[in-house]
Amino acid sequence: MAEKSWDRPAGVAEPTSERLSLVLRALRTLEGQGVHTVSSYQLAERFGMNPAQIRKDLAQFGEFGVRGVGYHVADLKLKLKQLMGLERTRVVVIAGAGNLGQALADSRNFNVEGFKVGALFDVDGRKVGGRSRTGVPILELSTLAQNVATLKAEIGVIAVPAEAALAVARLLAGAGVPAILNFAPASVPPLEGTFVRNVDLTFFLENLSFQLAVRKR
Amino acid sequence: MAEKSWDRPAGVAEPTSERLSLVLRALRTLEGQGVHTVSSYQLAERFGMNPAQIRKDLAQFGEFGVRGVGYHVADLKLKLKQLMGLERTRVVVIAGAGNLGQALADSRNFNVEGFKVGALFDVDGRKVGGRSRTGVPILELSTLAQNVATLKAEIGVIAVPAEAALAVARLLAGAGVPAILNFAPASVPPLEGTFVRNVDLTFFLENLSFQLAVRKR
DNA sequence: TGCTGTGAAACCGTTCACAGCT
DNA sequence: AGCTGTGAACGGTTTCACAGCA
Repeated sequence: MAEKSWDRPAGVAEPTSERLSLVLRALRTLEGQGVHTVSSYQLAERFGMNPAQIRKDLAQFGEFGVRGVGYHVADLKLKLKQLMGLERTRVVVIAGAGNLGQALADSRNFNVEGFKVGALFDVDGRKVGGRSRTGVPILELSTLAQNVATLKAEIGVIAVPAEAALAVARLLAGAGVPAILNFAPASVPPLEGTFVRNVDLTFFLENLSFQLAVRKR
Repeated sequence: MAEKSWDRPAGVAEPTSERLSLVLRALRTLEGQGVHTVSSYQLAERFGMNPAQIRKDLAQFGEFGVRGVGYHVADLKLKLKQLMGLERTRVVVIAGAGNLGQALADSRNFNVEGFKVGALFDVDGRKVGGRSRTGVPILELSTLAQNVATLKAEIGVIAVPAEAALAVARLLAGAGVPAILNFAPASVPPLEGTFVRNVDLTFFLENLSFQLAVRKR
């Protein structure tokens, strides 16, 4: 998994947020298939989860279902999108235009309903002024604060080497970016007024190795 | 967090594995600084965690500490590496030589003690035969099984589009790869004899959006 | 009847507190 | 005295089981 941030800010429980993302994705598929109604049992089966869990997750935020029937797909989808703040598009900026930064900027994972990658930032003069393959502009890191303001960026992604991660995180926080996704193998603590999520790729590999090692006894 | 696999195979608790990775990383630093001994209190402080938690994590696997003293750095580091299966190098293969696949292959996150990226696989004839920037060969996807065998690959990474993810996972499982890390935005269930870990990048963005939306009320 | 919403029970991971070793 | 290892308490999440509504 991903590494939790040091001091979990109160809000939505992580597992809940994870499941609701999954549910939303399923609802999009179902809507595309012309399905109008779905039960917690059907959703749960899809993910190998418990139906009650899905109902509890949803019930925290209101009564979205109809007893005896289930959930109305279009209705629930809309409610979930509002709930998760996906009813409008948030601008993402990526610090670090190396392989990973550019791959993320161009990735279908990041160019998805609700998000738009506004810019990449780097200190390398040879990259600055250029664009990623899909056309995201690469700007000078020192102009981050002003560009965050003009782009109204709300999410900052850190894709720089570990040594630079903390400084870049401070830069993002200072620029007023409220949410940070850190891919550098260095734990970034939650800075003043920010929600930080550390995603350590090395950790995933180590975890797999651990599972292999432990399962082998 | 990262998405859990559907049916969590018994083994090590996720949070434990996460913390032990962190501890191992700290031990490497400490050893480099010539520190010989460290207590659970010192480790815990470093990560903002509870000392008892670290002791419990370690105690599950043996008695590694010395009462009244703490843990011997070099000793614990060695034990942890053995425990986590990092005492030898595991070969990683990456399916999908797109931006993300190549970025991962060349990333410092993936070229770390205990792991070696053996090959990338793709169906695109223009890529096959080439190499990534750091020299990882790009091979034809149809030759995956034989190459997994010759490379003795133990970890498979999926970096292909969502539609192809499940088929590629089956290919990896069929080739005898026991651990799979899936970066495609599609949940891959644990196939026969494999441990699957889904890491959904879209989910991280949605989670951040969710946190922003919920915190705003 | 069928499925939601929810109190109660079970479960699991975390934290506390202390006995025991050095 | 200092710190580990661990039983017991705690807290939060998951699962169960059922009342209530369509």
